[in-house]
Amino acid sequence: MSKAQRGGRVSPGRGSEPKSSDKPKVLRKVPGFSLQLTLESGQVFHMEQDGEIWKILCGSDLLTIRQIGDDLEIFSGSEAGVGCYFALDHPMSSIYASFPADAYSQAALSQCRGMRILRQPAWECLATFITSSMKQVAHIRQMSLAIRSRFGNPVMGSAFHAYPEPARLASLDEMALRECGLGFRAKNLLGTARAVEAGDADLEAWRALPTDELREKLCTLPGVGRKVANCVLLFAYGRLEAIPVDVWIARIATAMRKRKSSPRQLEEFSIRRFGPYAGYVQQYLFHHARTTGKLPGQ
DNA sequence: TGCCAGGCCAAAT
DNA sequence: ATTTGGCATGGC
Repeated sequence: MSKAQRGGRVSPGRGSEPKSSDKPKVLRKVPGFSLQLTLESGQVFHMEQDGEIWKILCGSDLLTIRQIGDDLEIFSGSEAGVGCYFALDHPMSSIYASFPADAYSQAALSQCRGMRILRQPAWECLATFITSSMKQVAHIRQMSLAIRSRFGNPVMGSAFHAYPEPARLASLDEMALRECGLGFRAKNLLGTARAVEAGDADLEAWRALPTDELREKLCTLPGVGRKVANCVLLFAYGRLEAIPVDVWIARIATAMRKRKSSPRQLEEFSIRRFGPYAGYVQQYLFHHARTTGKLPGQ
């Protein structure tokens, strides 16, 4: 059984009820959706689990939710906000039909069915993935929580802190960020925060750009190369064709292609192989490989 | 101890 | 155009 299926990595509890709000405000049918898989797939790092209840901040909106079978119970956050953040409108049957037919991709689909590509606010997604380079998921979480708790605005009625606005981070010095465990990443996050604050990087205006141009814009920011840019394209801008090639995807694509390749060659290979929803395929393969340790042909 | 982690960047080929 | 080495930190 995988870690995702066992669950409870974050503060394991047993069947506890929501404290501040006894009844869900909204109950929505979500057949074919998996809240746990989605939140544990390495797209976000600041979620918290209390028994069956999950809490996640989207910007300064606290989403408190529980999934019981096909029912999604919403304790805080609007139904529209939850539906948008968890991308409940994505055409999953088309996406699944587009998956490659090989055994490995189908095994990933079988394991991860129900996982969604989130729609994250652009700034917090960009900032978080700038800190992700050469870091394991658990440590990205640590850094994210440290930055939030030290510099982010508290969210009323919770112990959460929103991700600090660009202006807030731009006002800090590099040492303050290094004290959050960022190491050499501190300078990059600071530089990007200052570029956004100065208006040199308008993350919202950039939404209108086609994917290739948007990627080029993102790559002008310090600490943002092709991989991080693709993460932001996929997780924040909804560009479902974007493929972040990290060490896991590189291993998988290399095993599929069966020859030594540069990261760029692996991305080109994956674009051809994974199809129109390549970002979805990539995320399922990533989670499958990371939790089972298996690669194609093993 | 040594190795690796959802990489980026500038310098050297 | 492509490859290489340095960069901080923490977990196993």
